[in-house]
Amino acid sequence: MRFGRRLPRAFFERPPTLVAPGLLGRVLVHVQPDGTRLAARIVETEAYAEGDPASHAFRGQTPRNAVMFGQPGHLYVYFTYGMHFCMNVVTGRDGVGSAVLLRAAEPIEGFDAMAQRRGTDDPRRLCSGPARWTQAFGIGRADNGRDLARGREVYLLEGEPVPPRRIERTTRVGVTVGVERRWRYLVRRDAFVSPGRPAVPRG
DNA sequence: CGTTGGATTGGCT
DNA sequence: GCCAATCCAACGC
Repeated sequence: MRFGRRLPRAFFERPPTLVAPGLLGRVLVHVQPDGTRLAARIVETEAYAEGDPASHAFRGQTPRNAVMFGQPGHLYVYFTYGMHFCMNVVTGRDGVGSAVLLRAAEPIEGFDAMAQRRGTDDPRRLCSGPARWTQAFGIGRADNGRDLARGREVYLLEGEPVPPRRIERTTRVGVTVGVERRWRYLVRRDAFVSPGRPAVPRG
C-alpha cells in the first residue's frame, strides 16, 4: 500500500491544537535496525500547548524536555512510571515548548514484530495506548530528538486525513491539571482508540 | 541530598 | 475498581 508523501516541516510548525487533529489518519513509520518496517495509522492524539499546566514544558526548559523547545517535526520521547516510554511530535516555532502526544494507532505493517514485542496477537492491544505503541514500535531513549521530516528511521506519511465531523474531542487522559481543556482528539467509533479514560473536569 | 509523583499498564479483588 | 511495578527528573531544603 501507498500512503503518500512525507508530512513537511510546515505541517508541524503550528499550534498543537491544530496539529493534533491534523495527525489523525496519518501513518507513522519506523524502520528498525534490522530493516523491518513498521507502520500504523494514527487514531488518537493529545495536544500539550504553551502555557498549559499539564505540559512537561510548563515550568520552562530542562534537560528532559529540551526537544520540545526545538525545531518542530522532531520526536520527543520520555520515560515515565519507571517502565514506560511515550512519544510526542514537537509542534510550533523553534523556541516554543509544545507537542502532540501520540496515543493510539491501527497496526498496518510489521504486525509480527509488534506482536512479539507486546506479547499478544490481539491487534487492539498492539498500539492502543501511548506506552503500548512505543513498545510495539521499539521506540525508546535513542529515538528522542529524531527528525520526522528528514530522518530515515522514523517518519510520518500523509495517509488519509480524517474529516472534522469524524473527529471526537474529549479531555485528556491521566492528567491532574489542565483537566478542563478538551485537547484529546480521536477518530469517532474507531476500534483502535486506547481504553484510557478522559479526565473529569471538576466543577 | 531526600522526597515526590508521574501524559501507564496489567493483574487481581 | 484498586494497586503495585520500578525509575528518575524536578524540586525543595
